[in-house]
Amino acid sequence: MTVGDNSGMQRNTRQRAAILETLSRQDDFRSAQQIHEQMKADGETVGLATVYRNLQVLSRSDRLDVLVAGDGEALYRQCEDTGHHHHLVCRECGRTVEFLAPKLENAMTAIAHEHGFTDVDHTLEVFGLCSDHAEGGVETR
Amino acid sequence: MTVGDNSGMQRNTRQRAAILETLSRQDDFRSAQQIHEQMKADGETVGLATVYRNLQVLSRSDRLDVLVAGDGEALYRQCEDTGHHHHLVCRECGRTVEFLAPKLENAMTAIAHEHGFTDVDHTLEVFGLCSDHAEGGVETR
DNA sequence: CTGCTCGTGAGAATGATTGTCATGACGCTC
DNA sequence: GAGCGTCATGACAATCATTCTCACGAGCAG
Ligand SMILES: [Mn+2]
Ligand SMILES: [Mn+2]
Ligand SMILES: [Zn+2]
Ligand SMILES: [Zn+2]
Repeated sequence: MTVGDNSGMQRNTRQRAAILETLSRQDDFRSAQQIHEQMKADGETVGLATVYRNLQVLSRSDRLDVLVAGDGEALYRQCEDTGHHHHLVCRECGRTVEFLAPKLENAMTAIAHEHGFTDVDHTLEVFGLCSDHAEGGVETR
Repeated sequence: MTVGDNSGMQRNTRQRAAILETLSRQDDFRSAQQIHEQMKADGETVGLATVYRNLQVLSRSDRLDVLVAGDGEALYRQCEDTGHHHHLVCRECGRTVEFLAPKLENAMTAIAHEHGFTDVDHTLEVFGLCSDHAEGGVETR
């Protein structure tokens, strides 16, 4: 407990590497099961529980982003920006754009402080239709 | 099918009234099961499935607010403001403050448009510690 | 190399939510 | 107020994502 305490360290396993590799080839949010399916299709042999565990560990260490879908399912994505940021997600195809919004951050914090809240945190996701899936089509109104 | 078409109408049932009454006495977000427990404790006899169904119906018609917790559980609350608004929730006690933020709304929409997204929507919740649960050294109770 | 641990995998278990379906309650009509 | 078509309800089963269990094998420090 005193010397060589490697608590917090993670071992390098073939499975984790494979999961990260798979994620690096995806550009939208995917569920643990979808990722597992993908890996199986690619010939990787990794247990489903292992996928779940690694996704959790990786998201906890901010190497992955998590998005809780409307039905409560957790979706994961490897983001380019490693810092705090938000997402603009297409409801139709899942296409995702990362964005920073310092003004929003400050405004939210300010509102919280006005109400006496401290240690502020937040969840913010924006959904819409990307240019490829713009609605209406013929409805030239 | 032609006359007296009451599609979209809801019947007035003792169960729904009881659920709304129970919600009106709560001021923080509660899960379907918690609400069901509360009702049972109050001597109400309502099936769990009925509680789930009514909470869904009521939230779909904007008579209730839903908040998907980090673990995916759906939490419900009867809000004072019936229009679009957001929440400031205490992580410790669940105390909730509703707030409007037109500037944030516009900023988010603008960002989405800049990236070619339309039909924009969003989820935004702010968490923190309320004044009664402020963290820190001064734990002078 | 050797051993101590931690990560893994297969399957069982959990737990919130939803589906099933017979029965009862609502709100109209007359 | 009685009759009726429908929808809501409730008990319970079923679903399904996620977590747990635990024997086993693979990292890695010494
Ligand atoms: Mn933010
Ligand atoms: Mn908003
Ligand atoms: Zn799209
Ligand atoms: Zn509080």
